[in-house]
Amino acid sequence: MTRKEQKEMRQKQIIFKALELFVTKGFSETKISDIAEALGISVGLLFHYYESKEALYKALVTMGVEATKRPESIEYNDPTEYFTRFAQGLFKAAEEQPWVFQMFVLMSQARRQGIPEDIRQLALSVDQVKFSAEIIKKGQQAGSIKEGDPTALSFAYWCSIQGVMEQHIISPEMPLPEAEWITDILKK
Amino acid sequence: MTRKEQKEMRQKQIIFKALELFVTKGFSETKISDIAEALGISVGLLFHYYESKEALYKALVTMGVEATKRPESIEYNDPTEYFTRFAQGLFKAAEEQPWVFQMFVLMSQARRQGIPEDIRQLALSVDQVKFSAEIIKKGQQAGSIKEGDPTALSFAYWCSIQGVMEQHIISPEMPLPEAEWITDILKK
DNA sequence: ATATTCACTGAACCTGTATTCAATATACTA
DNA sequence: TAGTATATTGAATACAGGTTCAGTGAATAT
Repeated sequence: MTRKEQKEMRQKQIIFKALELFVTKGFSETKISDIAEALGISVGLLFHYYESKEALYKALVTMGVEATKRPESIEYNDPTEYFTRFAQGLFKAAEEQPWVFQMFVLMSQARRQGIPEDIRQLALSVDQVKFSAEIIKKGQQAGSIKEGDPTALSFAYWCSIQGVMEQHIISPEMPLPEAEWITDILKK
Repeated sequence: MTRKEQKEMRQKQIIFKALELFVTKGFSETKISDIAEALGISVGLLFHYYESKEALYKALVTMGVEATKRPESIEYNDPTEYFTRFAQGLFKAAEEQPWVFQMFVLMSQARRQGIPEDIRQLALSVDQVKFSAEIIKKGQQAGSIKEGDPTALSFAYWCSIQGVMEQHIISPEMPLPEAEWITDILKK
């Protein structure tokens, strides 16, 4: 294995383990030494790759922003289908590639008070509520989505998604909901 | 003002301010001095009332457990009505008595990894999902609630409630959903 | 083959923040 | 009114955990 590959691998190892721990235990509750220990490396090495704990966090949030920039253009006929498809994809990922939804939870965490302002702003730059509100408007015109403030509806939907993912991290043994149930928040 | 009253008042002052800060900024991110400062009292005084930061947290969780023990027996004809009423009450409290839903969020936080085990167990002892699942079963028999694993349905409902409250703390300017929308997760 | 770079370690260092404590002011009690 | 208990303060202390760094050995380059 070339040195470059080695390096990339380590960086990934570190960042994904950090994601896992930040999300399950919280940022402050996760010690740098926890991450190092979980990976079987020294604390010093971690600082060789990331200059600080905060930098590591920022790298994660940046990764999260990037990941949501290229939306995997979901195919749909009716707007309600879009929301169901999206939730389905997410819930499936929850089992196969935990990082997808861990990232979701991280992004939400990063939007709170007490987070360094630059990182917070970064996380805040991703605004799914606004984006979905547009799709909801279409659904209302088409008659498949209930009446009401599109932003409020969108917010309700996203809160539910967020809630499901956070609780799933706390209690992974709980059965995940059907994607359709969440969509029913919006359906007429 | 008698000394006893004085004491009780201070304790309440402290604990409610702590609740507010723990919930908005997070436990570790909240300094004892933040709480003291917000109240205009000295750090030392805070320790006069609560022996440690952890004890303060535990007192809050205990308060949360107590509060949920006496469920304000909600009146309802159909089970779906129960869930709507509940959410309505909660969302209304969000504006009038912030502590009600701050407590909700705190209890959820307290169930995570990284929290001292005894406190965590305390928080875990409140299990709304199980309780609601029973009501959901009745609704399914009555035909007003959709088919599916009652526990999964109950979980979905609670995740949404939880999600709404957490996001409302992050973005208080967002319009709160209608209680009925959330109930639609369950409705047939 | 030698020099250079770089992954890696563990212990020392430093800072922030919880906690302690001696001192003071104020309220109760007799 | 004297004496005791309690509320309150701010500065000193302790320590956890993030960060630095000098040193080692293996990979890479020349």
